[in-house]
Amino acid sequence: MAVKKQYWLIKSDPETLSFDEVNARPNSTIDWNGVRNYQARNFMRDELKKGDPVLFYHSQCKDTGVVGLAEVVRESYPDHTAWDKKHRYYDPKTDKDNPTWYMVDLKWKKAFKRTVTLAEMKSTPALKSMRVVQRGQRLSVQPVTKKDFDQVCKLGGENQ
DNA sequence: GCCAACGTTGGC
DNA sequence: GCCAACGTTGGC
Repeated sequence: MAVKKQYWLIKSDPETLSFDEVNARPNSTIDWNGVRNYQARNFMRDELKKGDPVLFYHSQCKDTGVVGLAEVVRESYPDHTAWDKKHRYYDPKTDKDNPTWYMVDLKWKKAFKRTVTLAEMKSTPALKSMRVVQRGQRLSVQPVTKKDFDQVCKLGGENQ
């Protein structure tokens, strides 16, 4: 049982999947598809485990930052959107018998009382080693330490 | 909309 | 296998 939990941060572009959208459906499942980066793929395929807590981060909008909490509910399986010609994440190079891309399902848990913005995380000394505050960090799935995870929850008004 | 950082591609 | 060119991400 006592498998150590790994904590994660995932980024979402609100144009693709917005926080408002998932927050309107409490306990809904989110298909976390469309990741087309090998490093992020490796994390998803190999390391995101059922029950792992996830920080939900909004990128490319006015208030970038962590908006709430989710949890992994289904471990990796092939990302079917890669084979859908009409899909924006269609990848002609991937083979059905040997999938390149994987996805997981998440369950939306709850919104923070307040968004923990990127600027705020950057100005919090305790979070200075977090990946997301580092320059040029573009991975859409990143591991987070428990300490950082708890700190972000605290800033967001959600003591775990 | 700009631009820096980074990942991927492809010529050699 | 190197590296320049190109494309994409994402903060500002």
